[in-house]
Amino acid sequence: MTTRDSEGLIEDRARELEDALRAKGVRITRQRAALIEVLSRAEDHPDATELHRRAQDIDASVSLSTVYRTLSVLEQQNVVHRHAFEGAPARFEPADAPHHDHIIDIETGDVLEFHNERIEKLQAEIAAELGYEVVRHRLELYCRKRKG
Amino acid sequence: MTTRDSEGLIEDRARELEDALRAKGVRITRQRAALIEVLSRAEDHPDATELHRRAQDIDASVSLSTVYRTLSVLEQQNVVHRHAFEGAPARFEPADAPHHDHIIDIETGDVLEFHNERIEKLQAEIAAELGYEVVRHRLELYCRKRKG
DNA sequence: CTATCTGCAAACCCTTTGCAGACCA
DNA sequence: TGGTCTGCAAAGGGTTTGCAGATAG
Repeated sequence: MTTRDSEGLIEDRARELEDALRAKGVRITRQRAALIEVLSRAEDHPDATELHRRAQDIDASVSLSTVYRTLSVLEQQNVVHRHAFEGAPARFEPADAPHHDHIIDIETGDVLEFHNERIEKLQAEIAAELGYEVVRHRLELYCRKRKG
Repeated sequence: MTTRDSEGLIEDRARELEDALRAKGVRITRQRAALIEVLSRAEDHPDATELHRRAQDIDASVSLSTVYRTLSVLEQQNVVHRHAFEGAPARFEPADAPHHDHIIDIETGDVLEFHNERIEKLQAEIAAELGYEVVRHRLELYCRKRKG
């Protein structure tokens, strides 16, 4: 796949997202389009300030408040997920990736993703035993790279 | 066991803690003693404001800043654990309980504890596969009570 | 057209900090 | 007594909000 193709795919995804949102009655403003574009491109877990910075490269008028407000809207629409890792501003990622948990490198701040079905099941079982159902969970492994 | 006995045990625990801290060079002031007393009695997961309220019942001079400062000291000394649950001020608990994770009732804010050895092991395995070792982790199940 | 969205600046909330005085060891 | 600890008030940092003007549909 060429770069040109993947650019095209990202833009397609952004357009689809916009249409889906419009269909739900969410207005797509220049600022929101810029943020959606940025989120569609994001392969990491940027915080609001970083998203703001990136969005401004597309449309310099985007303000930080609008980034926050739009992120709230997108979160409600289940388009992005918000992660509040320890002692750091919240970080965001597109919600279209399959469910996963996070490993945070405590030395670099890098974030890796993983998924383990057995852990998911065990969580549900544990909650059920106590008379609860899991609505959402948070599993974060704060790790250090192994020497070797 | 009578109430009088358990009161006695709690006070003993508080005294032991104070002595251990003094041995490590930590000064035990009136305010710190009050907070240690409160923590020794706590069977829940209070936040700083609530700890402040309770400490003031023992010694009205305790300020919120001192509560925060002392909590930091106690956390460094591994005497309390700090938990930053989603969208809420940090909550604290004595560190003498065995390791456990938390279930948070999203309707009431209640916090339950659980421990599952299999999950612990799986976490370590997952991290190891990616070349990491787990320094600490955070597993929180945000739950709703089951109907029935 | 008009309800919704925006930028700006100010407010918010929890937490931390600088300072001058208090107090533990 | 000396170094630490305290209360107070003010600042910090991320996030939210009130407002008057701009704009999507």
